[in-house]
Amino acid sequence: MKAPGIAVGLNAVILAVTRETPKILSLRPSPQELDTLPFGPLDPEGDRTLELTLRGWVRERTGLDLGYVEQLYTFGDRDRDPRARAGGPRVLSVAYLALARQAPPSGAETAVWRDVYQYLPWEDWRSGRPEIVEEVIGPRLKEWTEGSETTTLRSERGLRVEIAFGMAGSDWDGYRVLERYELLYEAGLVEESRRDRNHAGRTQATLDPKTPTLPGRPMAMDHRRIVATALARVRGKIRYRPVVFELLPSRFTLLRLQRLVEALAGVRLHKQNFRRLVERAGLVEGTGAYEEKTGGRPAEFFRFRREVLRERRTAGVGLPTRSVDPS
Amino acid sequence: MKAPGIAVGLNAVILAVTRETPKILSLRPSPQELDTLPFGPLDPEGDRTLELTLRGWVRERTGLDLGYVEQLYTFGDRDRDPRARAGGPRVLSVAYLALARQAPPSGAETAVWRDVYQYLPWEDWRSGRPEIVEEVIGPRLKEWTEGSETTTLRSERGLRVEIAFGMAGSDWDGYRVLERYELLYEAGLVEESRRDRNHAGRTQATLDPKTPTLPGRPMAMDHRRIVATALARVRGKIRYRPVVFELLPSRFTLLRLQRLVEALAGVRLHKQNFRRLVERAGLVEGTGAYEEKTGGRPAEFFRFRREVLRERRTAGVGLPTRSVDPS
DNA sequence: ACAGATATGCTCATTTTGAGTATAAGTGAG
DNA sequence: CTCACTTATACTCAAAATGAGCATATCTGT
Repeated sequence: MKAPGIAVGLNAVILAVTRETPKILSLRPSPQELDTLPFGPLDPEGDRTLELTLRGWVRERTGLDLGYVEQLYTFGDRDRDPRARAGGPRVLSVAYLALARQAPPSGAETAVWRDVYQYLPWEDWRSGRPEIVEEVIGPRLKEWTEGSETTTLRSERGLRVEIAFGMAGSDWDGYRVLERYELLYEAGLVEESRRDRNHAGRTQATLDPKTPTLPGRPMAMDHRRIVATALARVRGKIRYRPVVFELLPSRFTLLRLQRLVEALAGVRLHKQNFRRLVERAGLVEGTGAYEEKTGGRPAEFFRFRREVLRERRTAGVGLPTRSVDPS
Repeated sequence: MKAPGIAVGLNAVILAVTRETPKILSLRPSPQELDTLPFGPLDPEGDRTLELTLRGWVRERTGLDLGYVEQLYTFGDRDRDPRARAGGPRVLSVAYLALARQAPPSGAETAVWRDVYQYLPWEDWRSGRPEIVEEVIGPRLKEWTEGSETTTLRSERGLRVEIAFGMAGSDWDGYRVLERYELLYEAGLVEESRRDRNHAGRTQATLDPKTPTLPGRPMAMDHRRIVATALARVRGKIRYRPVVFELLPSRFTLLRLQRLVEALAGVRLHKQNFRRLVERAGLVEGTGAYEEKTGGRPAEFFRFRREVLRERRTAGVGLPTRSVDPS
């Protein structure tokens, strides 16, 4: 029997934000199939570096010229792909995060820009704690915790739930996106985990197949996990590196900048303090120009101050501890 | 001609800290050869997950039971390995960071624990700005910058040097470990870059082969780059997650904790403020026990307060902006 | 008992946050 | 043209966090 070998694929989470909505580029080969992330194989002989390869086929297939690109994570579990042929090669995916300045018409007709929060609805706290957390996730995770076989397991699960979702007194931490997804997956609350369990003869006794899964659009393979990883990374990164500006045009109003940060962080911010923060940190500088037609006082256009990189060691929008101001 | 295929290897940067020195486990097959990181192949059929595989062979070969493990980065450039056979498979390395509580006698006789700063001497600022930065790196990078072919390139290089090494007024940022290494590599100041350039017919006109490279022990392939990545990750992570405690025994004095953080961050801290920070953050709690024989007043033993995870969203030792107190 | 070494406690000025209030400068309806 | 409404921007103020020291406690060794 011949060794099936290894294949390496590259996945991209391409993120763009239009006004208030963070979007990623998804492929949907046909209405019957699940969304997937853009994916391309690595040619071991031809392609010189992983990143260049990724940029190349994204340009080819979607017409997008990626700006900022960073490696996210490499997913290599043997049973990642429930549909993989038994004798086929093992597939490793190296996932990348890319930031795009706008979301153009999406090249291929199977490619669509989709709101990230369609996939992870429980991550958007901009209008306060989402109902789904209170009403569905909370109780279901409680069931799951209490259905533990041992007391050790039970208290371990309890702690994880509490930390990840800020259940008891503990507060909600925006960066724990992946922890939350993995918890929901383990508890069998997302479609992917049902699907994976029905494969390879694995069954799960504690799981009641009749309880519906959570709202939130599923994806093929482990792609939703990859999206969660990407969101976690972005949320973490904006605090200490000025990556947000990769998602904005060169001139923007402070409100637009704020809405962008809010869209990514999934949280509302206090306007006056945000302005103060961003100005005092030297992240932006005013151009003399003003935006017309705001429906109120005109807003000044600002630009990113590149010099800030030289001056401050940590140049991000340092999100406040508490979220605020539902204005 | 048959396709050479892809092989995947796993690399581990295993970090332990003995009192004041951060150490990693290196392999040195023979005195003539360069140090390498512990490395093991992935069996595409047998191994279920990458992380378990890594833990497995580390246990096998070094007897170490790894505690905390996290994926670092995947290195996949085609020409990573200058010694690779022309027709051989393309090798991807998935690098992991592991934290070990102590540094036991190092199992195999080819395995040695080595001070991280032997590899990256310019990263240790605990006794102030290292001479090597002032006297060697500074001038050499200046030469390199000024030797640029175009003005654009020149100012680009200038900016990068300034930011990475805190050259002009800008201050030194502990987390930019990788940026610094890559800069030195590009400028031809580390042995690895000389070696790589002499391969595959690549030559580099601007490089004077007579200028000696910097002090700092070289490694095989791109392993030193991996070490730099690991150090950068640890330095970043200790700020917001309580990973330091993975490197300590269950009971420790505050000074020991401080020395550990200093060893990793490469910077001295103000003792009283460090204590205040760590106590007020609820990271530790006193056991009633005291350390004897300190040569002064006995120090209380503390333990990590696990509950902190539940309470605070960001539970790290939040390094101060300025370093201080050469006590 | 005293010098020397650590550990630990406390103070104080400064800076950074969180949360508001106040004012400026547009728009559209009547 | 004035008024209600909107959005932008400026300031204020208390609370918390941070950077730097000084002071005191408790050991060891002479």
